[in-house]
Amino acid sequence: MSTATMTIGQVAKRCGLGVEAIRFYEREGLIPDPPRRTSGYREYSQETVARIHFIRRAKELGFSLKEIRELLTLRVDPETTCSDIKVRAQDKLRDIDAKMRSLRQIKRALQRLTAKCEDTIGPTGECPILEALGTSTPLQSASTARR
Amino acid sequence: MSTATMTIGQVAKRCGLGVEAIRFYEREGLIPDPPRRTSGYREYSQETVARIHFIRRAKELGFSLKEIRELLTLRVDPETTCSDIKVRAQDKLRDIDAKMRSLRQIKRALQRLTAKCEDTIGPTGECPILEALGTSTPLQSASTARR
DNA sequence: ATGAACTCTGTACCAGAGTACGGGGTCAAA
DNA sequence: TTTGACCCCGTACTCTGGTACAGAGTTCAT
Repeated sequence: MSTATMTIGQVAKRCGLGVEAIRFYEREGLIPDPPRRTSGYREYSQETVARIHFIRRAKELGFSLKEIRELLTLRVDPETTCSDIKVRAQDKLRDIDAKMRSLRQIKRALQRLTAKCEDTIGPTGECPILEALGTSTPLQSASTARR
Repeated sequence: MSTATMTIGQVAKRCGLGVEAIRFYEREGLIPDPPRRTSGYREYSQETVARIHFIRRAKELGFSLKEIRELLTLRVDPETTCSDIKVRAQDKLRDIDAKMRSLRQIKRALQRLTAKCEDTIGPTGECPILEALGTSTPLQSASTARR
């Protein structure tokens, strides 16, 4: 692939977003103001495309734009020391582990559901999704806690 | 623990939600209208509490209420056959696997970041989060695809 | 050299998912 | 038996994350 720049529409298609969403992220400071052609058209570098891709993925995982901004600026501020960063990154890691656990739980429930479907015909009985999700782990980390 | 019922406030605290959110889920049909005391107070069974818990978790994972409703009603409609359910559940499983992959990627990036912090002092250089997230996997499943 | 397809700015609007009242009953512990 | 915390309902408001124009300029494939 080329290392060339892309127009906003190309980036949008590539990243599975609308053009306006990308401009929106720019306004919100999630991506840098890109350089412009003389016509005013935005030109996106591969790096920025990667950043946008990242944003979409993280969004799908339930991170808010605010959280995503935090993830993306973990290194940017030259004020913050390395150990600051480390603490924050470890916070995020805990969040992510909690999400993984939840996903694994839901996944197991769904698998049990499909397994049940193997050997019964017609509507299923009790819901194995709920069965698999009693009260269980509190799940409240440093960067999730509020109120 | 008791198998007794709980008031809405207790449920809210237990599940880490606001009282209004729970009433909102009721209006939206994500949870059944609970039985009431003569005073009108709602009484929640353990089963419903589990359901509410599930909703909160799934939300944290980036599922919309609409998707959560789909997850929760995978078995409910006596019209749908078992193989229907199976297909839908497998769709969801694919979504979940995609999410897990993305999470793992972000996690690896964060780990690399903290590792980098071990051996450098002061602000870090290039962002390992972005490094770890080039263009990579498309991630677009049956129940995610739109437009 | 022209027209379809794209991009620009700006403003307005939208849906999803709650939050926040206000005005009133209810519960339970002191 | 009262008082502080809790619950009821309804309506209105908020915040997030975009979408949808409108009117105008650009690109480039034919």
